Amino acid sequence: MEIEQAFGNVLRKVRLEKSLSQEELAHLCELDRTYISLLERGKRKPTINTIFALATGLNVLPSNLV
Amino acid sequence: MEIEQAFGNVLRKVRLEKSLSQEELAHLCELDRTYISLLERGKRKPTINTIFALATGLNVLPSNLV
DNA sequence: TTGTAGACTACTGTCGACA
DNA sequence: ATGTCGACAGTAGTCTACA
Repeated sequence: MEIEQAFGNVLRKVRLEKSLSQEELAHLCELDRTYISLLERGKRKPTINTIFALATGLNVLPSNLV
Repeated sequence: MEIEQAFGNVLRKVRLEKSLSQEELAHLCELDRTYISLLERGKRKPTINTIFALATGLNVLPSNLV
C-alpha cells in the first residue's frame, strides 16, 4: 500500500494535466471508469499491460508513469 | 501476448548482465523461482509491485524495465 | 540451472447501481 | 464527474515435484 498509492497520484496528476475526466480516460484506455477511480486512490495494483494501456490513453511513455 | 513478452526479454537480459541465476534473483526479490521463469517467457503479466520488487532485486530503476 | 505441470489462494479488472 | 458497494470471472503469484 505505497507503490500503488504513488502510482495513483502520478496517474491523477497526468490525467488532470491533460484535462481529462476519469470517464474520458477510461474510454481512451478501454478500461472501466470505476477502476480508474480505484487506481487513482491506490486501491488496486495495475498489471504491466494496464500500465501500457493507461500510458497510451494519456499519450505518455509507460516509463513516465513508474 | 506481446507487452509481457517484451518485458520478459528485458528481464532476462538484465538478469544475465548481472550474472544472476533465476533462483538467485528470486531470492533477492522474494519471489518464486518458477514465477521468474514464467515472467521471462512472457507467460505472466507482473503487477506494478512485482516490477518494483524485480527492479530492486536487480538494482536498476523500475522505469528501466518498462 | 531452467522449464513445466497441477493445484491452490488472493487479487485484478468488469459491471450495474446509487449516492 | 467521482466514490463506493457487491458480485463475478479471470489471472497473478505460490508451492511441490520431476525432467
